[in-house]
Amino acid sequence: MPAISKREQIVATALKLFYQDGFNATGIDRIIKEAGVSKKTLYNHFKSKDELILATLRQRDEVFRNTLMRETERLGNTARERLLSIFDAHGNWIQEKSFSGCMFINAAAEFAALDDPNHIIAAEHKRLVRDYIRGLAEEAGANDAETLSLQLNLLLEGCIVDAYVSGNKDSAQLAKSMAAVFVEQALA
Amino acid sequence: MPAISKREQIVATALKLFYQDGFNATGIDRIIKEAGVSKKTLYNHFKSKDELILATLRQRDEVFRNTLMRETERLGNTARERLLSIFDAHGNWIQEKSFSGCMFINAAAEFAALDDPNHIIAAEHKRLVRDYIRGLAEEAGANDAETLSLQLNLLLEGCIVDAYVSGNKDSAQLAKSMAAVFVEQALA
DNA sequence: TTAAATGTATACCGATCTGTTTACCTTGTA
DNA sequence: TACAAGGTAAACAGATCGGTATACATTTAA
Repeated sequence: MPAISKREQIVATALKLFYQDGFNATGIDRIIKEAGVSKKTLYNHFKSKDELILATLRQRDEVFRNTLMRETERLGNTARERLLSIFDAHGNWIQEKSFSGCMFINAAAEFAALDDPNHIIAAEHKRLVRDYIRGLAEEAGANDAETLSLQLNLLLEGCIVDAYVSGNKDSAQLAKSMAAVFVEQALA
Repeated sequence: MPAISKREQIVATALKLFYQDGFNATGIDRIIKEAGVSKKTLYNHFKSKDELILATLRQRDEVFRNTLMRETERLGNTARERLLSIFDAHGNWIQEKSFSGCMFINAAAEFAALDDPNHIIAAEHKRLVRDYIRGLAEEAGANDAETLSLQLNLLLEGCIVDAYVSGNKDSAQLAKSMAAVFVEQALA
């Protein structure tokens, strides 16, 4: 058994290409070429391109949220601090050379129908991120954790889009300073 | 001379289809069929699909910003009120049945490279919207119009994405309540 | 050792893509 | 009336799309 399975190779390559070039713009032939894998192997693991897209989105969700939580907890020591360090984690992400916006916002843009499976996965990802924020808000003792999580979530979305579309790499800083107002308000 | 030129027919149809289904997912054949126009006519007016996309984005920018400014000014009587009524205008837009997110965010997602002409147009559109906000902020006498415009702009982006990806149709209300904090702070 | 599973490489399929060409028709105007 | 501009309809070109089939090689485990 190899250290990295063929399936993982395929998903990793597809993830990179879908993220940087888009889903429709990335063909199967390109994926197998860069993954160093035959077409038959790909279709042995995934019965269609759409299933491969779903698999990459599921993996992205898992890895992204794990990284986000780890970084947020590394950069803040208390729940209250973490409600703000989540913006620092985003700031670091935005600064990365490979940053190409939020893969789930991008997926929602390409798979516009609300009932498209890929759009649904995107919405679920957003919900899970907000659940994490709400958990932090509750832990910090916010008087309205639900509202605070909605507010901070909206600021996160805004800073990601601003960074991606307009290339504003300081948007996370701005969002953090705005978030501080609502955190203080909720924890007064 | 017909009331609506062929060129306008094509752009209007392309706009609708690109917006609701995406750019790569919408083929030329579909556009000419729905526009009721021959392929030769389309390529007589636009030398490539990419030029058609650029033309539709330019038109969308113009129409969107005109509508936004008109609505914002209808819903607010003073510059200060308009810094908030711009969120009401967005709220009404989000409620529309045809709402499919921000066409420029969608374009940036499909044309990921920062130097892609379509991505550049998207960034310019965002800059022009923020210029409008900054103008209102200056008119209202904000002590730091630049910062206030960045803040309100970030809230707008956030509420659009939240409405589109997660289907949260109340996000403009939330964003408006958050914006009020910063407007008050800047106009104290 | 041998057989099954899993891989590669590549040809191929039908559909669809952007874009061109050809032939014909309609319409406004000189 | 005649001509030029701009339109339609449809065949066509060449590339690429997602996906399948074939033939052969390699690995794995009974």
